[in-house]
Amino acid sequence: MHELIFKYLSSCSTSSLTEKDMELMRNTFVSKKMRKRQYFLQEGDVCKHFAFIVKGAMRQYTVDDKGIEHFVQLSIENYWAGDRESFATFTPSIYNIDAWEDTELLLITRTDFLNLLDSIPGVAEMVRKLDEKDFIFAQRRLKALISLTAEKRFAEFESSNPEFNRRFPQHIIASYLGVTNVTLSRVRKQAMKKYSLPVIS
Amino acid sequence: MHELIFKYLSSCSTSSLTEKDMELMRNTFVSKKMRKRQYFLQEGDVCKHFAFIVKGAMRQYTVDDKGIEHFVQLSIENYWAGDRESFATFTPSIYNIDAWEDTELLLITRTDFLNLLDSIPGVAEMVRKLDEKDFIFAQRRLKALISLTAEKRFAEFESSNPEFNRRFPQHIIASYLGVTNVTLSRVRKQAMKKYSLPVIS
DNA sequence: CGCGGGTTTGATGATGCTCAAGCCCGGTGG
DNA sequence: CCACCGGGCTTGAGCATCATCAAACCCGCG
Repeated sequence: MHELIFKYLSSCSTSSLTEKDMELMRNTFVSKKMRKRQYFLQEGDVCKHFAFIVKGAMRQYTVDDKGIEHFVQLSIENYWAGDRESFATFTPSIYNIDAWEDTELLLITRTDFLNLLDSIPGVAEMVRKLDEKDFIFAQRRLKALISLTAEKRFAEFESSNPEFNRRFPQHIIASYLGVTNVTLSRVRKQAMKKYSLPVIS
Repeated sequence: MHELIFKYLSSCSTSSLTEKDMELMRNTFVSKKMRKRQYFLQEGDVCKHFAFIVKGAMRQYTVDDKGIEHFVQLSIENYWAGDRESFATFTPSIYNIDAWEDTELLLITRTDFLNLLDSIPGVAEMVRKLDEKDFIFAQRRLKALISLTAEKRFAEFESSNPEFNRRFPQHIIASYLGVTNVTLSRVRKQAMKKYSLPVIS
């Protein structure tokens, strides 16, 4: 169960984990299974745990006054799920997070997370790199949202996130890209016509 | 010159700086003055330095095929400027960064930055917290872009970033919010009418 | 005074949204 | 086996929002 997170850690840090480190991590990360559609976090609750995804897929979203869901974050195995804002500040979350597939998680609390940062150098390094990557990713997405049309945003998404594109249905991708499912449908049709390359299903 | 960054550091870290730390920082952060409109980074160049803003204001943007500027990041004193993607990966930047006011910076190179992270605990802590804050901020902005209308985005921006709103002209704010200056002008007019509260200038 | 940068306003058009209907397909139960 | 159902995708018609283009205005500054 914990093997994948060890592998993940060693893949993104230079210093390797000692047996003691692994023991510590086995004791702090609690495993949890979630069924498809099961809530991990609901709007108004404080995000007490952050989750490493061992297997499956999760979605993070808000619901607006019209009841429409807007997906701010999608994640699959070897990524993380949780609301960082609520997790860091202990304030009620404005997001919902649920499983989109049957999912296996490894949970950690805020205090355990902070302890781990101090006690395992590899973890600190991983977190720093992860934060860097996440910020760069968010910045790219922001740039796309303020400067590109729906069509170009989708093209970019498709080419740089093929896995997400495969794992999540179109209406979720659409929302993630800031358009409706109807618009994305038309956009894809246009794109297909233009390059006469049917999208691989 | 370096005093402000010491103050900044101590404001966001628990461990305090030793005299030796400060000496080290004085030697690694190089100060630089920039005139309004002077480039700090141009598209295609690698971002060799990250900059702490002691005084002034900077803007980071892309220029699309039609020659329109899209502002992805605005920053003022006590914030940072630089393209993290290029800085971290040594790849050519897709952004331009320039000074919007006469500005004083403290520059640091990537290797010096990584060294500092290892040698001063307060710096590591600051970076971690900064990354957390930046990510949360980016996430909020993403959420606003995919789920709110131009009017609501502006209202949110105005209330949570009054300083930016004061320091940057409207057409820059507009671009930052993902709309044209023309649209923002109309949106503000509507908002004024609605609340019969003239925006403080 | 005239210039440049920024903002406002109007007219027009494109892009993307809403609503509604129909289709496709996999799963369930008679 | 087939009928039905639900979720997801597509398509069309009409509409709202926002972009574009162009003109005018405002104001600080040389």
